[in-house]
Amino acid sequence: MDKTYQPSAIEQSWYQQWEQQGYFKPYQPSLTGNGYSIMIPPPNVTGSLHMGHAFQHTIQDALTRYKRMQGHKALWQVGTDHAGIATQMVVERKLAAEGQPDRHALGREAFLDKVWEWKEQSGGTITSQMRRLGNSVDWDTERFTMDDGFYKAVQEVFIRLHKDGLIYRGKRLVNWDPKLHTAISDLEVENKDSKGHMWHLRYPLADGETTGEGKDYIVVATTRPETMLGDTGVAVNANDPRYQALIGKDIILPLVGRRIPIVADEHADMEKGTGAVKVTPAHDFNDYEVGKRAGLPMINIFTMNADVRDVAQVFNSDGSVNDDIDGTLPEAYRGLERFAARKAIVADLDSLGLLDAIKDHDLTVPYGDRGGVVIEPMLTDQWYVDAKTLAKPAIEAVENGDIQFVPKSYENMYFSWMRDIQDWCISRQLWWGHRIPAWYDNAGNVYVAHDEAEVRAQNNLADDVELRQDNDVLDTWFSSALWTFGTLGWPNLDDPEVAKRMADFHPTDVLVTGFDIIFFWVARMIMMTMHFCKDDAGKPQVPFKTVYVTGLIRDEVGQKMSKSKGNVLDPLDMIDGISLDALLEKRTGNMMQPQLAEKIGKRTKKEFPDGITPHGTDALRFTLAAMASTGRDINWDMKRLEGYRNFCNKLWNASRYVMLSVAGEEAVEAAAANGTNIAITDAMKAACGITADGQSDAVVLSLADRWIISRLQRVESEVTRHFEQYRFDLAAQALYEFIWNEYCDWYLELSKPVLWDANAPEQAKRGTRGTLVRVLEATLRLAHPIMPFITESIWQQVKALAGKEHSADSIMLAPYPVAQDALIDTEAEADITWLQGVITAVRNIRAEMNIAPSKELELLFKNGDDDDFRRAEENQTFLMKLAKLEKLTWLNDGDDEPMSVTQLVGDMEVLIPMAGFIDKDAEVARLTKSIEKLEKELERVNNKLNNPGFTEKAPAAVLEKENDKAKGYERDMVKLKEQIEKIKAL
RNA sequence: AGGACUAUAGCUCAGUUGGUUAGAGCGCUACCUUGACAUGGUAGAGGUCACCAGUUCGAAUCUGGUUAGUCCUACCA
Repeated sequence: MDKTYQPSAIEQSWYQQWEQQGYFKPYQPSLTGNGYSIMIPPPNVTGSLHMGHAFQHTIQDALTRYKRMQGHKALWQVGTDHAGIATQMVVERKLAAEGQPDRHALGREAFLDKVWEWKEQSGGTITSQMRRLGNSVDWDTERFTMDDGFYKAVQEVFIRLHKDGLIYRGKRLVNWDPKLHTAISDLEVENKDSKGHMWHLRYPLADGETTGEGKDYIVVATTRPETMLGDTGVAVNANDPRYQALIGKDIILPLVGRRIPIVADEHADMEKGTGAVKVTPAHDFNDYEVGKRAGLPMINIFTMNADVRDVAQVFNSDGSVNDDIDGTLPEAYRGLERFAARKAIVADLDSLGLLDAIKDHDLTVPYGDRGGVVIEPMLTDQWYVDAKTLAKPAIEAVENGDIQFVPKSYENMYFSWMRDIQDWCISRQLWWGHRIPAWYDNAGNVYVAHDEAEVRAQNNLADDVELRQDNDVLDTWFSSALWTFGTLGWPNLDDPEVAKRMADFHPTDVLVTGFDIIFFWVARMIMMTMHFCKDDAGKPQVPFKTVYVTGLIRDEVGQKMSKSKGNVLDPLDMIDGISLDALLEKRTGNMMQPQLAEKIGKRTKKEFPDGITPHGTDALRFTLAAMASTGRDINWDMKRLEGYRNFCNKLWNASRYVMLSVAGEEAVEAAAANGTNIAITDAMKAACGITADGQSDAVVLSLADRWIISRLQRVESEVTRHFEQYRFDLAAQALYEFIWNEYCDWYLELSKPVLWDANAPEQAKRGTRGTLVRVLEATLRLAHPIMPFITESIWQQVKALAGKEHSADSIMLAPYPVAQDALIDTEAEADITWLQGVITAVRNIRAEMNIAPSKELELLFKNGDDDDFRRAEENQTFLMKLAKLEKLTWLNDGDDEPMSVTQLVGDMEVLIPMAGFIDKDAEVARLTKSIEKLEKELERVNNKLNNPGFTEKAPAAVLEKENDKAKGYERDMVKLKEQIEKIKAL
C-alpha cells in the first residue's frame, strides 16, 4: 500500500473487473432477495454529464449498491434519450460549422444518417463518464429511446391512445417557434419579464355609429399592434355602459379595410385598458377562445418564420377553410418580419391619426427555451394528448400514497399543475424523433396504425390509393414518459423474459431526479404508466413508489452552472484534475457567444489559478452524498471536496496502519513497491485470531476493542437508517465521524499500547489485531455504497484477515453490515468516555500551560469514586501512553497535595503538579474564567428550577436532568474555588 | 397575483415528533515532523439561530406577521 491514497491507480481497473464479472447484473446466483429497481433519468445521448448528473448518479448508485449488498436483485437500468430538438440543433450547427449542406439540402433521410453518425460518435461520452463515476448499471440492457425496441413501445402507445380517443389531431393555436419551425408544449415556453409598450389604437366605427361620448371610433389597447392585420372582431363587456349600444355593430379595420363585428364577451374587462379588446383569434390564446365563443373567423397573417404573409389564411372558428373573406394583406407589410411590421404599422396608424396613445408597459414575453426567440401563437394542425383524462388516476396515486415524493413538499407542486393540466401538444415539426404512425390519403383522411400495410389492411384500401405518412415526430417527452416499462421490454409481454422482468422490476422502487422536470417527465410518466401497466388484479401500476427530488448543483456563489456563465464543472475534472490551460480551453473554446470568452477566462483564472488537482471518484461521490440534504440546492464547494479527499486518505492510511500491524512493514512496503496486494499468509491470519482451519484462536478483547465494536454497531444501524430515509448527508456524516473521530483518532491510538507492548499477552494482541481488521472490514462494507473504489481496494486486502475470505469475491456482493445489539457494550462506552475525558483534560492543561507535548508528566487523581478508581486502575497503560505520563498517582483523603494545575473530569479532579512553574495570575485567571462560565450556566438552570411552572409541568426526566446539572455545576465551582484559594495562598 | 422553499460560526451546511453549554467540515490562532497519515496531530477562538409578536414552564424548532433571497405557476387589451 502506498503512503498516500492514489485514486487514479485503482479506480479504472476495479470498474473493469466488476463489469467483466457481471456484478452489475440483477440476476446472479448470490442475489436471492426481491427485485429492486431504479431507472436512470436518461441523459441526452449527445451530451455529457455535468455535476447534477454526478450528484443524481451518486445517489442512485449508492441505493443500488446498498440494496444489492442486502441481497436484492438490484437493477439500475441505464439508457440515453434522443432529445429531439436539442440533438437536431446540435447536428445542424455542426453541419453549418463544417460548411456542409444544411438539412433541407440534404433531405430527411440523409440528415437523419448524419444524426445517427453523430450519436455513434458522441454517445460514448456519457457511458464512459458513467463508468468513471463507478455507476453499477446493468449495461447488458442499456436502452436508447430511438432503438427499434423502444420505438415499438412508443408506436404501440400512440396507437392505443388514439384508439381510446385520448390522442386526437386538430387545428389549434400552438406555441410556435419561428426559428426552429416547430410547435412546442406550454412547458417549453419560458416567460421572461420585459419592458414594452401598450399602444392605444382607434378603430373607426362603421355605418356612422358613435360611442356614448359621441366619438366615431373605439379605442383598443394592445401590446402587439402588428397582429391587427388578423383582427376579426372587437370584444366589449356586455355590462359596459360605454359600449353596450355598439354590440352587434361593425368596425372598419384600419389599414386592411375589413369590416369586423363588435361582440360581447366576458374576456373584456371593464376595468382594464380601454374596456375594448381587439380580437385576433389566430395569434393570441385568449382571443382564440373569444373567437370560438363568438364564432369569429381566424386569420393567420404570419408565415412559419413569423413574417407577414402575402395573403392571410382564413379559417372559420371550427377550423374549416373560409373562402368568403379575402385574405389579401396590405402590400406595404408583406414579407416584413414581426417586429418590423409592428414599427411600420404603428407609424402608419399614427400618420392616419389613429394612434391614440403609447404607454410604457411591463409584460412577460414568451420565449422558446431552445430556440431563444419569441414564441408566436400559430394556427396549425397538431396532435394532442387528452391529458385531463390521464391525469385523474395519476393525481389519485399521489393522493393515496402509492407514490411518495421526497421531500413531500413537491407533491403540492405536482398537484397544482396536474389539477389544471392542459392538453399536451405532442407533435413536433422535426426530423429527429419518433415519426408519428399516422397516414393520410389524398382526401385528407387520417389512419393510425403500425405501418402502411396495416393501414391498408385495416381500412380496405387498395394498393393504388396514395398514402403518405405524417411528417412530424413526437415530443421527446412522449417517449421518455414510457421509460420505466419501455426499458423492460414492454409491450412484448408474451416474451417470458419480458414478463419476468416486468414482474421483478415494475413498479420501480425510486426515481431520482431534479424538480425541474417534475412536469415534463415525472408527471407524464405517471400518467402513461398507469394507463398502460396493470397488475394482476387489473389495478393501474405506478411507475415508481418514491420520487426522490434533488436540488440543483450551483457554483460556489449560488449561481446556476451554465456554459454562457462559464462556471460549469465537469465531474471528470474533479476526479482526474485538470490544468488551468485545459480548463480555459474547455470553458471558452467552441462558444456560442465568443464575446463572453474573456470574462469567463478571467473568472476561471481567478477561481482556479493552478487548475484543479485530482480528487478521485470516491471523494467526489462522498462530497455529493454529504451535501445531499433533501430538496435543497447545493452550492458546490471545492473545499468540501478537498476535505473529503483527505478523508479518503485518512481511511487509506488507517488501513495501512492495520496492515502494518498485521502483516509487518516488510510485506507492506514490498507490496507497495511492486504495486501488488500484500500476500496474506496463514501466520498473518493467525495473528488476527484466525487459525488455518478457519477456527478462531483464543483472543482477549481489551476495553478499547469492546468499545469500538460497540460503536460499530451503532454506526451500522445509523447509516442503515439514513439510507432508508434517503438522508445521504447524514449517512456520510455518520461514516465520517466514526472513521475519523472514533476509529482513527481513538481506537488506532488505543491499539498501540497493546500492540507495542512486548509484555502484552499474545491473546490480547490477537484480540486487538482481530478487532482492528474486523471493524475495518465491516466499515468498508458500510461505506461501500458511497465510496465504491477505495472500499473495494482495501477490502480485498483485509477480508481474509477478517475471516471473510470466502464471503464474496467483491465487496459489491458482500453482505451489508447489520448491527447486533448484543455487541453493544454500554459499560465499555462509558469507560472510554471517561478515559477520553482524562486524556483530553491532560492535553488541555499541556496546551494552556505551554508544556511541550514531548514532556512526560506526572498525574494525580483526587476525589474519585469507585468507578473512577477502577477505571484508572484498569486503564493505566492507555493513560500513560495517550496522555504521555511518566507517573500516575491516586490521592487519598489527607494525602499531601503538591501545587498543581487542575481539570475536572466528572466529579474527579485531575492534577498536574507544577511546583515552581505556575504563573499564579494566569492560573487564577484561567480558573476564574471557568467559574464564571459555570456561574452563568448555574444561573440559567436555577432560574428554571425556581420556576414553579417548570417544576410542576416539566417531565420528571427533564427535571432530574436539570437538578443533576445544577448539582454538578455547584460541585465543580466549589472545587475550582478551592483551587484558586490554594494558588493564591502560594 | 397565488404558491413553494430558504435565512444557524468568516464560508458551505447539519440540527430527526419543542427540554444540548446550538454542532460538522473548511478557514482562522497557538503548539507539534511522536514509528498509518502534514491530504497529518493536539488544544483553542468564533454564533442575540434574519427581524417582530404570540403559544408554552420552556422555542433555532410550533403559529402569525415583516424583511431579504431563490424558484414555480398564472395573468398581463
